[in-house]
Amino acid sequence: MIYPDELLAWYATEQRDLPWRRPGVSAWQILVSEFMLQQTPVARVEPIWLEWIARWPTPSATAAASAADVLRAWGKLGYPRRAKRLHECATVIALEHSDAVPKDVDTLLSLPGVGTYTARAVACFAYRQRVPVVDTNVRRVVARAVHGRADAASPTARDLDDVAALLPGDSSAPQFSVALMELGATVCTARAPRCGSCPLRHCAWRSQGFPASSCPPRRTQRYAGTDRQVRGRLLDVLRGNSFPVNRVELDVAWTTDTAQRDRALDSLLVDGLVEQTADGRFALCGEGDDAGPQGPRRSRADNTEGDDAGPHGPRRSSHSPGERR
DNA sequence: GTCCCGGCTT
DNA sequence: AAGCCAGGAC
Repeated sequence: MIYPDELLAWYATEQRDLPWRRPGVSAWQILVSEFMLQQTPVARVEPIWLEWIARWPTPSATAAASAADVLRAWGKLGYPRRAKRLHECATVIALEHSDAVPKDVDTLLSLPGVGTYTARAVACFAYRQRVPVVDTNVRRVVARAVHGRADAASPTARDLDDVAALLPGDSSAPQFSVALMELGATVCTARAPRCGSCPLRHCAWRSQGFPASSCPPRRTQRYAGTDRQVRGRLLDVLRGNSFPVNRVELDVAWTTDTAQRDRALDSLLVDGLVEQTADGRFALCGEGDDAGPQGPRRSRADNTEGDDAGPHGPRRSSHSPGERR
């Protein structure tokens, strides 16, 4: 059992001052923070989020930006498909929801890039609804304090029910949820929990003498040398160029394994993060399009700024990925 | 289940 | 060198 009073009292004094928790932050801005925080630590998100919401404070403002500029602003946060989905999400909200982030969990779930966690996080933190918000931190805290296990099993629908049963019945449910996440992030951490600083009077894991994990150790998720790193290198080249670049400029970004490089480039084309111009060069998807993916494209006659290399209808790559491993 | 990112901590 | 992130789509 986790008693709301002790958790809320702890949170009142120990919470981190995170900008998306401050008063006056809009539902859209909270949604942006949740996209960025998917699998990405708070410290890396904070500066990007601050720049982002100052530049594009609303869904329609985000939708009006080009996909390429969105990818540039995303920088090296990682998982750039999130940036594309956020841009798509902004477009859907602007066009189909009158520029207002939906409040209903099921409607939120229908948005691009919004899954079980993010939908409920927005419903709870932006709209103060009493819905269970379950991320990796919450699952770990519940596994320990409630079930006496060192760490959580794979995510299931049961997790939502577990947390729903813990939520206080009154309007403090959102604070309880954010406090649970905060506890997992700063005290009940995965590797070196600081149990001496834990505000919970009762913890099943502690009561049972901190039994070791029964789960097999997770396979290490490497980064160096993976396709993900190669994709990052290629995108880094394109982020630094306002104009389409020649193939050779991408080739020099990764020379240790040319087949892997080709596979990474192909996957970026498939993901819609990169596009090929009619003359065979490469650019960030939506480069030069400042009206969003659904918006009207500028006609050639209107484009007199001289910074556009020409029409670039998206071209699908034709070579096969060449699976291996 | 697999893939997707990157910087930081330990 | 490896673990660790406020997950989602397939």
